[in-house]
Amino acid sequence: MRVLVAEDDKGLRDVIVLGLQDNGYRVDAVERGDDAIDQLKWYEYDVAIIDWRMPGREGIDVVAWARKHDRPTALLMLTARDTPADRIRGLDAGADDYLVKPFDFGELLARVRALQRRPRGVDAPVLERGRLALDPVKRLVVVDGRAVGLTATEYLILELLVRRTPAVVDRKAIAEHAWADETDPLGSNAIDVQMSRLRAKLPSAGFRIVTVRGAGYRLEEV
Amino acid sequence: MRVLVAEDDKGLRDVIVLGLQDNGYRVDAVERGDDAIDQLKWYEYDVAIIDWRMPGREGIDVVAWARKHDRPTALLMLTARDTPADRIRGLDAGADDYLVKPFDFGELLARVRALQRRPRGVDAPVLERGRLALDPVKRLVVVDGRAVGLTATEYLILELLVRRTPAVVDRKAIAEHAWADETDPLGSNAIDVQMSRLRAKLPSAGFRIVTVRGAGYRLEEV
DNA sequence: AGAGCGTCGTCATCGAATCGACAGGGACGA
DNA sequence: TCGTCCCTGTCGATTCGATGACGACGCTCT
Repeated sequence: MRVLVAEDDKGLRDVIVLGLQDNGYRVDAVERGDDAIDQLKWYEYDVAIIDWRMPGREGIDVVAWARKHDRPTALLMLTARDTPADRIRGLDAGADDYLVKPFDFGELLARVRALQRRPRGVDAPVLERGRLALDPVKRLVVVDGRAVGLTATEYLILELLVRRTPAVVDRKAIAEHAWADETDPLGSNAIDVQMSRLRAKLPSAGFRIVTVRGAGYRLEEV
Repeated sequence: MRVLVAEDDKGLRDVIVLGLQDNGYRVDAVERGDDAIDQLKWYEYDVAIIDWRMPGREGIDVVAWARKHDRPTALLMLTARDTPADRIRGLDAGADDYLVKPFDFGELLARVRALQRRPRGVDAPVLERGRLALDPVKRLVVVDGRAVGLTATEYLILELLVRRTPAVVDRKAIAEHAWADETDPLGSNAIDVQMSRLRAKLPSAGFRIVTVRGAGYRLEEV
């Protein structure tokens, strides 16, 4: 199973490469976007892990190139920043999934496995935590088989929390993720209110939204 | 039951072949359009699954060839892009049904079953949801045995919703599917109006068109 | 060609869902 | 114990979607 890693931060790149190799993957790594395109041009990878910001070519250019040329590789983007606009651009360009930094390596492994298991683009990755299942493509949240009606904002926040579990997500990250106008809700209690509403709608979903005072929020399995 | 798979993307081809074999089909696979024609020339398949874009010959050429030579094989096209023009070209060439990538494998299975169930040329409705039957080839909608008169635009939108059930279909997808000029109706409320008309024409068809505020629309069985 | 019909986009209006502001109270840490 | 941070109920503004009316356009039939 061949994986291409395109990431310019040497530390992170090494972690990913070594971790994947430990798990039996055959891994190539590049640190520039144009090098990534070259590799994709000449070799068939099953999965490519592509950083958003890179010298040479942006990650999104790499994704767009791969899609345009109909490469058979599943594309997983790594994004450091995370605004709705960015996310939409990434998925529109043809990424199959994305991970927001910082991420848990186990999570990366799980998504790589999910990507290699399915034909490109065919089945959306479903996020699961506890008794909750969250389908980003169907935009559907299900607890114990029953759909839960979330508003757009609630959904975005929950998705972020689930994707980052078990890390603490700070208010700034939440604001950037769920609001296009990145900083507006920081001065207000809009985030608090949304959290309250989320907790009310997901009373016993197999996890809790835990407040980490002064730092942010975190999802915790019960 | 013999099936021919013509698909150049190795990953997708393998998934389809293995999946069909798991379900008891005898499967042959090729990766080029001209090879597909050769196979169809010498063997009788019940169903052929044919990718639109392939090296050698385009999928549409394969379909046209099979029709011209009166092969007894039901033809299912796989199309990546999805504009009204493409779709019409495919069906005009003689495909019996089509699937838009990305698709769910269960959906593929269902359509293969539907195709093998009917003798070629005798058109049976292929899409069914609740008490609604929808025939993509004849562009006909039937509820409880009674035909419902839908306009072209209404039909296209309903078809998309049915095919994607139970996923949420966003306005952009609807616009691209039902309007050749992909972005025009996004700034207007044309989509809302069409939805309203659809709902009015299909009052108790065994499903509801559910609005997912801020995300799109979704078909829900009653 | 012209009448008649059907289709579809636009507009205006209405209703409802959503979301942030606010405020009072509670929890936590120093 | 005090100050700060957080929780949550209520309320109103705003946005978003639904729907009826209208008119432009294209087709068909005569």
